[in-house]
Amino acid sequence: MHVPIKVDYAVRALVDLAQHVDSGPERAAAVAQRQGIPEAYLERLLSTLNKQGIVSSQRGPQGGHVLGQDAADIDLRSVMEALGDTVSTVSCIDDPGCCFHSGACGQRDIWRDVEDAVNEILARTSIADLAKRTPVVDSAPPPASPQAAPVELLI
Amino acid sequence: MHVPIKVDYAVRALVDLAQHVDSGPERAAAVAQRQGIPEAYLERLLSTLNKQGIVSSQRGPQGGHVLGQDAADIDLRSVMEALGDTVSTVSCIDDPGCCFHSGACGQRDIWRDVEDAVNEILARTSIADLAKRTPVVDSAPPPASPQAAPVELLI
DNA sequence: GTAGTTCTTGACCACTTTGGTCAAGAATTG
DNA sequence: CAATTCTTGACCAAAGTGGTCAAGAACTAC
Repeated sequence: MHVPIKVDYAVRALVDLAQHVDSGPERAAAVAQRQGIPEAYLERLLSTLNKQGIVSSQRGPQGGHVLGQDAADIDLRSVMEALGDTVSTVSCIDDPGCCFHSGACGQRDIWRDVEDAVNEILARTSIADLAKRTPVVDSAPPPASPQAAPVELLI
Repeated sequence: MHVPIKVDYAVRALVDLAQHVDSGPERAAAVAQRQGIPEAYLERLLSTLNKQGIVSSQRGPQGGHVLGQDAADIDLRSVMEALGDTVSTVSCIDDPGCCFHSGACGQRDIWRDVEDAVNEILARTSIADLAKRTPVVDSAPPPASPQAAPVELLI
């Protein structure tokens, strides 16, 4: 039960954009360098977020990405959803027939509780909140020697 | 962010064992049939749980599996842990150096909150709780025609 | 001891997901 | 037109997940 690095990348990129709202569109390459995210991969993520309206992208010189909504209106739950990491789809919860214990399965309630708790926390946390308490980074330091294991969030 | 079916299987098996404490060791085959879990796969899971002390297994005729602890003392968190689905390992949380924002990364707190919330819910739910409110099943019904998609819990 | 039963375990396997790259192409600016 | 920047489809390697199989170890009963 882990949060894919993809989500971490997206959130870090959004926080970066939030911290640079004043300086016009930010190029994916710049964000990637500052946040230490593989450039090509970040481009895909930003493109996905663009299609979901979370960022707004523009091509060409002076192009780049800006937040598509106020940073305070972008919560982590919608970021996860935008990335296809469904936060609220539990087949056993939405489809009472999927499990042969049907309506009487004692476990469903637990998984629903867990889901609700996670959703609640993610929904009340906005990119603005994170941007406020995250120090602005100018450029990513060179990767540490032992190449710290890729940030993998396990829950 | 989803709960692997493995965990669902294990919990269902443990609940099954809890509901049959009075009738001696239960064979893996019987549990598998009642709960609709692939037999060979369940055997592995039970073997793992045995090594972790959550179930106690015995070979030979009249052998089988019984709970290794009181059902009330087995909580879902330890079940997940026993299966290697670490509930509490977040590299970014345990290892402050993994993320180059080091001590000041605004996101860590969120993931830790999420983790804590999940752990709290899982830790307060015991197999006994689930056994109490889960109807005893005598044998799994034949798989429904459209073969309901395998129970996949997405969070 | 032997036969039958039941768990144990290592070796595999198919499939999906995840993280990631690359190149061609479309849009935009100057 | 040329340079820039995002977009997208095609690919790819590695890991994880769910699952099977067979050989073997342990145990009971006769």
